[in-house]
Amino acid sequence: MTDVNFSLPVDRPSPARPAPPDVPIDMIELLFFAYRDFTSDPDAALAEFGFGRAHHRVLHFVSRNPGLRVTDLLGILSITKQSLARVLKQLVEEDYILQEPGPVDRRERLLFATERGHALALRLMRLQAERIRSALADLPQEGREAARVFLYNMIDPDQRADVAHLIGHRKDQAP
Amino acid sequence: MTDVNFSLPVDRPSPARPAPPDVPIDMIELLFFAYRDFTSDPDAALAEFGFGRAHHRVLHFVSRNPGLRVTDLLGILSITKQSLARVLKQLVEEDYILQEPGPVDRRERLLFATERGHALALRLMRLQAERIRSALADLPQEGREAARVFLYNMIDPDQRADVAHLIGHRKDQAP
DNA sequence: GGAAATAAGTCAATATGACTGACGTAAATT
DNA sequence: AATTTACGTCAGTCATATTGACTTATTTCC
Repeated sequence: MTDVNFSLPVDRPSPARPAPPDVPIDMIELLFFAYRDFTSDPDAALAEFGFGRAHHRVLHFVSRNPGLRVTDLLGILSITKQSLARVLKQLVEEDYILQEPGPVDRRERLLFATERGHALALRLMRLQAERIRSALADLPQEGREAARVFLYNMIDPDQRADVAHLIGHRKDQAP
Repeated sequence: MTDVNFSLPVDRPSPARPAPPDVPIDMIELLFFAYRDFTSDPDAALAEFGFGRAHHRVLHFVSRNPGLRVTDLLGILSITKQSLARVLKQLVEEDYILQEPGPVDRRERLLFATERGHALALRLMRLQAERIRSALADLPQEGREAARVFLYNMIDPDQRADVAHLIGHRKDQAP
């Protein structure tokens, strides 16, 4: 057989399908890749402790908001009580978080990070902070603010006030 | 009983613990909330089809990059072959994706979205596009570019070239 | 004071998305 | 001919999440 290769020129991966011009695909994909790598640093550190991403989120928000209630945490994380239960239990058992009955409403169990808890939370925060710092380094001050406004506006409108309150800004529109 | 309440003023959740001034906690938390809500729209739509977030990611990148190889996809998603297998199999069985042997190297199985596949991918993209559009709406053109640069710089430096190539810009630094 | 609502915990069953390690097959490369 | 590569697959496991039902304590409402 002559076996001459008449197949089309190799151009793999082939060009992306034309997308509707009004769809900001670059931003969709950049958000995916940015978040993928944003979570990779703490994930690696957490593995040492036998913890996962879920533990990180719980520990972070409790550390940042001492006295948080379980219900608040469920709202913040958008997960169910059962999903939280195991993770929280582990963090309490291993002395990263402690629970205290609410001084006013004793049905509540307020959550606090222990010293260990704060220390781990801070370590993880620093990893993420470093990545963010270098990502913002190139940008002028207005650019940094634009990035913050963009992220803030990505949040569901009816959740923005809660988030702003949690983060410490009390504005209706991001700063 | 007199039952007068002498407990401290209710100010729950109590103020956040002071953080080191060099840690951009607002950005860390905003990224979490932004991504949480960014994924919530497609998640809801996918539930109708019995698909999850993993299916979305696979379908999206195949739809955008027809002829993608399995290996490429593993690199993009940062997952293992075994994790991909079940999800990809379902998408092939339900006629959203089809596989073809590579015309040059017949060991390869190139991935293509079917019409159904493109249609679903586009539907999901539009959901995310709408959220992004409104998040960028307030910003001046330089602000939008700043947001893009920020996301791009959040990616691991050694991955940026691949991502830029995939997205369609071939610059070393984000545009 | 009694009923209803709320905060939290718990049990059981299940789904999804990910992992490791080992092995097989076909095709390409050396 | 031997090795490497691309892909698929089997088996087992783990982490994170789900739903639904039920219990307990406590507060609030009438």
